[in-house]
Amino acid sequence: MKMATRKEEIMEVSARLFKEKGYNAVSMRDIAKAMGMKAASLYNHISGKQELLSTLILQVARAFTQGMDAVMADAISPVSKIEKIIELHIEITINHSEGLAALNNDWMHLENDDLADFLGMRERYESNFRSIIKDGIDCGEISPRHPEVILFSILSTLRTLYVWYQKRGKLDANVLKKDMVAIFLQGIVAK
Amino acid sequence: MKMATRKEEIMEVSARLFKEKGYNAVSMRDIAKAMGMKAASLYNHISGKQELLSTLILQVARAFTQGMDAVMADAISPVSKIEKIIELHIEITINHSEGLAALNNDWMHLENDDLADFLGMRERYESNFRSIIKDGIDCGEISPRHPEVILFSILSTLRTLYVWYQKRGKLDANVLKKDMVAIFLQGIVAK
DNA sequence: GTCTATAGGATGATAGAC
DNA sequence: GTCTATCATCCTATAGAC
Repeated sequence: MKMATRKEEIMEVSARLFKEKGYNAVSMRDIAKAMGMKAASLYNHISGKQELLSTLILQVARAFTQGMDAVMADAISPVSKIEKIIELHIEITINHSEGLAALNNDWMHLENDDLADFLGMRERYESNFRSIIKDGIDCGEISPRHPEVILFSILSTLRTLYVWYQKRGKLDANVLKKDMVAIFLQGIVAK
Repeated sequence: MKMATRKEEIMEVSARLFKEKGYNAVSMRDIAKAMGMKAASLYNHISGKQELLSTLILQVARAFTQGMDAVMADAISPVSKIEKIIELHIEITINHSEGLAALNNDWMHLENDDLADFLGMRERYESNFRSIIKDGIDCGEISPRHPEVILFSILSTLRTLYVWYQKRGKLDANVLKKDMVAIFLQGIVAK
């Protein structure tokens, strides 16, 4: 039985609206209306619209950072690490679907320290991923192609998983993971 | 020597601003300032902000539709068609980079017929792509994995190419195409 | 904790002078 | 074709009653 605080309710409602229309197209009145209250009342629970955005985004960004740290600490092969990263993205997509939209589309509307924190975490995440791919190429486990193209291909798919996951939805997470790992590792051409 | 009309200049400037901050975060005053003029003067060249968005998006959407029609009309194998589609996306990314951002991020702010036109074209595009993948699986050319996962993996990478292309930039289009085709067709694992 | 009222400023768009 | 001036509306946020 989930006992959501009023603040958590507001966060969930805003996350859903931000995902549908984007941060700037959603007004405090829109959020209040969806909550069945007046805009002014929102300010009893939150400091302002910015807090909604930064809480949402930084929460997800921290989940990615922690997940990646765990992968990096694991003493497994580069390809196994990539499998773990795919798992991580699927798990976050399932658990933080709404916040992911804000992270992907509205991060540039973060302000000051929040923006800097986000950019730092993203930078570190990509840099870790890149080094895994390079290690894989160096040890002969991964084909010697442009590492940046490999990084981009996998990451852009994983990042937009949330758009598609609930549209097509209801696909078992294990099936999804299995097929996605297969596509990136073995490719789509029948052998 | 390009002889851009004033209207085309406005379109280019807005496209750039929309890409950086999103449609709703860019005001007519922002566009005017970037053009070195006053907001009111913009209305001598365009009917309003919506026209900027719909012109940008529908232009790119039509380029995709025509490209896909050409691929479908071609009597080649499913895998060759996928290669052609990758080429198409790279070409459009290079030539319509700014409009692509609007198409990806701000299509939901289109209104009435423009929104319906866009959704119709997107629907048809995905449906054509899906049938190519299914044909490939049926004739044994493509591995028998969930077609939706294959479609999504390739399409989400191609769709966000524009973000990454100019950030990392300056990668030769032919090298990019070769590596991307290789990754999707053969996968990244060394054989 | 929610409301009404409102401040203070930004927004898209128009009217009319030059 | 560009300007200044302005309208009507929307926005985030606050003050204070209940």
